[in-house]
Amino acid sequence: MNPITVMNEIAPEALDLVEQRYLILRTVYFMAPVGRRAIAQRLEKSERTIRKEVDVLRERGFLIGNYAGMSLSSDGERILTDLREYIRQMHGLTHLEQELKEVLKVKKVIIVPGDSDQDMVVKQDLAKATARYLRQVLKNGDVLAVTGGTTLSQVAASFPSDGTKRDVIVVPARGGLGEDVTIQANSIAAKLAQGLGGSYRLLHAPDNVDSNLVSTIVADPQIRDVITLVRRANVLLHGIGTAEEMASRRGLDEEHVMQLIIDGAVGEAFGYYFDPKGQIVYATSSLGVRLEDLGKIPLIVAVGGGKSKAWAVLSVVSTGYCDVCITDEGGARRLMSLLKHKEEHVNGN
Amino acid sequence: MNPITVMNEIAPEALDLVEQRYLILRTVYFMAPVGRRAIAQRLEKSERTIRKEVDVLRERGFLIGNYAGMSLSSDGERILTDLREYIRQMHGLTHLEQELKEVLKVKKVIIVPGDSDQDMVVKQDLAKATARYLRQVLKNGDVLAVTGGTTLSQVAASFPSDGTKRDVIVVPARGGLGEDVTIQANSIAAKLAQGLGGSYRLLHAPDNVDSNLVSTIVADPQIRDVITLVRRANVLLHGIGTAEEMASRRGLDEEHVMQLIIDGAVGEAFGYYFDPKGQIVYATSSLGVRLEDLGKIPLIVAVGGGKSKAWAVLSVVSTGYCDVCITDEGGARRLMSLLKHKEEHVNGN
DNA sequence: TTTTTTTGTCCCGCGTAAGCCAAAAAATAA
DNA sequence: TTATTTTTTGGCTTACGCGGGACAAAAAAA
Repeated sequence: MNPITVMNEIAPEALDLVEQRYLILRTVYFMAPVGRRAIAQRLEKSERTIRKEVDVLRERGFLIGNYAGMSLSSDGERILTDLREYIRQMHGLTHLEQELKEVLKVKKVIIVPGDSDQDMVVKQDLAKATARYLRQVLKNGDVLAVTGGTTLSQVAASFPSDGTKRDVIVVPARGGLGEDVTIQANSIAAKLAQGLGGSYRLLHAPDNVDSNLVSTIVADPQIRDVITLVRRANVLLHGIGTAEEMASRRGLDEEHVMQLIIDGAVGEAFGYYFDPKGQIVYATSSLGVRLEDLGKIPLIVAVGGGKSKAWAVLSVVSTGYCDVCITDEGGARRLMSLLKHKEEHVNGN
Repeated sequence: MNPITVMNEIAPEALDLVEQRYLILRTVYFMAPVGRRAIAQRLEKSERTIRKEVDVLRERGFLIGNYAGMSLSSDGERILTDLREYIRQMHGLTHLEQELKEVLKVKKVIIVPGDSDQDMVVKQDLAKATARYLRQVLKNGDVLAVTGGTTLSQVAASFPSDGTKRDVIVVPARGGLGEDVTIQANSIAAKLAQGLGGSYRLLHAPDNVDSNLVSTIVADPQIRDVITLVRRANVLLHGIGTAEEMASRRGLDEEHVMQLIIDGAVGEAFGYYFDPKGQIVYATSSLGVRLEDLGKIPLIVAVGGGKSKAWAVLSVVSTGYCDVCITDEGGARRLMSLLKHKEEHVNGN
């Protein structure tokens, strides 16, 4: 594995330091002769911080300076050339994360290298990154709602139980769907709870409930309790699916699937089908998390990777309900190019 | 250039952090299940420091732990494997520096990668490293004495004048020697002073002075002043030469050179010839720094690189007067193997 | 049951980063 | 040429953060 990738995993703050010094060198290179104040303004750091860094860079002989301002030494120019390459390497994705974060207007974007479509290992990486983020962000007392799906199933599987107990309750955000038990929201909730060292509750009901059956099911006190808990969840973790795939998994016949596509549905999340602008095209009725609940959830995390899911990710994130988006490089780059073209299209009109 | 080498130049402290975490992971790997206290003892760090690092490593999912102690997660094992390689890379020389420092009983050893014998660029690197060290260590009020030689001449040449003024006086440690003006101690002192932003004084006298001429020369008040200053120097920077080369440069005839070699001389520094144990074999009389002055100098820096000079470096350092030794990888590795064999020899007796 | 080891918490003190200000030098204008 | 302005650098003081040590609680081992 790449040394920079390794360092990014084991000590990202070390790379931050390298990057900071790189930025200073680059600024000096372009603005020489320049003083601390000008650098500080340009990099939006305090003058004192810049001073500290400048002092060590000067000590090492990369910067030379007099009262007219400082500039790069030949050593400084050489190391700047070397650094450029490594920063680009380590920043390929970090930078993409930043860009997407801004353009998608979400709180955070996490991108793992690779493409899930091409390499199944990337999907594991995606799951691992999600697990890592989850562990960072979950606090005692949290109620975590999770959906089903292959991606989320891998998140649960890749969750190393670190032995610590957490006061977290994991609940399925939706009911049961399809035949495969390992990708059921219930199974995932249970496994995730185990990995987190928390507890879980199960929702024993089908995902798509006929409206006149609702009252009958809710009559069951155990089910009602779980539903109450689900609607109180303060963290929602859900996968992102393509509309087509999810529709057929839900057992819709070809005709209905066709109609969905014609209506513009490209993405699916927790039972709702969205078009590229984030508008709802179709909704399956459910006992779990509903659209009107989303506004009350402080943290919604969406996971989905692969070039093929770029449209789906775009549609789901465009709803405005997504806080954190976790995807892979393939999906992210495709997504970015979709956005670029969209923008051009808009400008063209 | 290697990313690790670049980082080592631009932010060595970042690599220290990586190494610290690597050491912790390795310790856990071998001692699992293990607690903070045991790790702290093993690594000779405070328990608090270990705890801080352990917390972030656990946060990142590399360590998992319960009350029985902690162990590596699968992620942790993977990253440990990756890290091993990079640590080995970055530590090849750093570790060698440490080893040599201990075995040679000096305050500091600096090794640049490569071999001056094979690649002349390495000699420039050696000079640059020396210049960098010098700039770090010199304080206002210091008097720096320098010898001549090709290596020191390159140090002076590679000294980027960083514009800052320093209250430092540079003096030649010895008189003039040979014909080439650029490698004279006088020239080097002048150029070095320019680079340091300090002042310099010249010693207008030959290196090898006939004893009955001394009084005549010292009668010159200007020369006497400089000599006084030289004897007051608190930093001495000198090159290391092989006995043979230096003897012929001093214009000794073949017979005398042969005699020197027969007497066991392998290294030369500031006019003195040493055998491998650091004993003086021959001394040229000089007006500048004498052996009896060395004890009074708080910082003596010796520079010499290349496999061919390993014996010379060994002899000069063995005098016990050397505080800092700057050499290259070729010289250092050869030196280390010489020391290994020497030890075996002693053990064999 | 006792001992040993683990983890987590609390408080203290040092170190260092940050902000502020003054002096000095260069650029600019008169 | 001289004066003013705009930079620059360097020093001083403060305060926040982080490491250090001790301690209690809890769990595993003996």
